[in-house]
Amino acid sequence: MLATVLHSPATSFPMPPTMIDGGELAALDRIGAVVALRRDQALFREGDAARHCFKVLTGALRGCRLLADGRRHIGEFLLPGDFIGLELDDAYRFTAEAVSDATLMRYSRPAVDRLAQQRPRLARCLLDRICGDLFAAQSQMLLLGRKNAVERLASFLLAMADRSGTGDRLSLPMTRNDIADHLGLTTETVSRIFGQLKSQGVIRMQASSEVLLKNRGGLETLADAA
Amino acid sequence: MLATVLHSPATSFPMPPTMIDGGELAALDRIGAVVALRRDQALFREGDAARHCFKVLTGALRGCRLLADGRRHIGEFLLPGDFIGLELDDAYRFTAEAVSDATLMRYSRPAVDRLAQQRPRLARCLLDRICGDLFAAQSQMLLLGRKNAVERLASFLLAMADRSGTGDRLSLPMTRNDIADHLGLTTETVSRIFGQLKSQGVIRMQASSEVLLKNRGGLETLADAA
DNA sequence: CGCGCGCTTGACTAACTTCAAAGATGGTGG
DNA sequence: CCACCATCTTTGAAGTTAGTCAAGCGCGCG
Repeated sequence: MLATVLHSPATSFPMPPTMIDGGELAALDRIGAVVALRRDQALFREGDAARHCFKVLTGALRGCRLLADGRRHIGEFLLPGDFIGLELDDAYRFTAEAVSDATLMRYSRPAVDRLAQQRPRLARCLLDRICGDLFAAQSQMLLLGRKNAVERLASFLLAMADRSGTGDRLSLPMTRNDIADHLGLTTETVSRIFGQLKSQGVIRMQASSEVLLKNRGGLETLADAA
Repeated sequence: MLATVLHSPATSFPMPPTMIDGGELAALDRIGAVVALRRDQALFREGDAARHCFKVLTGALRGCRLLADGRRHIGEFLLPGDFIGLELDDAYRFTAEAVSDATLMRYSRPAVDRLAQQRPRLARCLLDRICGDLFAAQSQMLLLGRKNAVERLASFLLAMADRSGTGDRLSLPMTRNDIADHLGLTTETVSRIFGQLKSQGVIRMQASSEVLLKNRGGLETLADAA
């Protein structure tokens, strides 16, 4: 899919996605259908034939992979505006499940291919999304390979705050266990580090899913600013 | 850039095992120049302006990122046939250094863009490489987030064997420390697990860089077959 | 031959996990 | 509207894996 995706404008440096998203991605919506999921429902499972890709409209999903004995890793959380499955092979390579009730736009892959062929700027836009996913994965590898528990949670909170675009106020629709499976920790450790950050005064929480960043600079230091 | 630019050859070097591109990539070589690196020399550093992308011809490189206090993570080892920097932003997002003496083909990005526009099948081929990198990164996240030391090393050895395409015989040009930084472990732990695998009889070693897989099925079980 | 670097091995430590249980939270039905 | 129950979160204590520190080994190269 996206066979023409490398057809880029003469200036090859990609622009920030937000600058060109609006018009180009709107064209996609005309070939999409809306899908609704309830909490914990699977959108697709690893290994399923990959006939569609998706864009999150509301809610949140998790992309997970399992080991044979049931250990789970969540590669990414998918929030409104995120695409799922652009990089498709012929099969989905992870399982996507709803973290909360969610709605998505569903696109057939051949239709996206055709549209991308007609619109090089759209193709470029989608390629940028894939490259963004790759960059995020590289950063997550650094986190998982070399950061301690405090650094992991601090990095996670900062990344979530940046993505939700609601300043220093941020809601976490996923459970502590989901967060643990994303950060390579356990529920208990995640909970303890939340407590630690609270008592240090860098965050405050109304509920277990509502976080306020009281000291972003402090968090950035804890995250190691890498 | 520290690398030496050599003459541009008419044809390609010893090709990698994966010739599945059906000659599309050969077209690239006509717009490339050969670059040679010596062991530990940097091809580029994180943050450098990204004017080129590369293909490894001989030798091996590591793609690394650092934390502020010097902790290092190697996101990937780059072997003959691998591309580096296709997913370019305007700056390199990791540092690439030679693990051993190496030669690469260097391509200017605008030239690659132009060629990809003329050749959709080449564009597709390059996109597939990027998607392959993304899949590898997702697998590595699972490894770093949820596998123990034995599973990590077993997975690594199997992946390296698959990539080098030399059956069960495999050479590791990188140091134990490089392997540790790739697997989120320490030199000592990597060394201990090598010893363990040797005494279990699943591998044999002539030298510390020459590994023979004596029992691939056993290794796959140890790696968790995920 | 000897030096330097990388690899190995051992003893001890620290960070995180595991196991266990108590404390919130929120959704449901009476 | 409240009570109940399942689920999620928090907290505590003990256990385990891998890390740290330290020393010795071995190979390759000048």
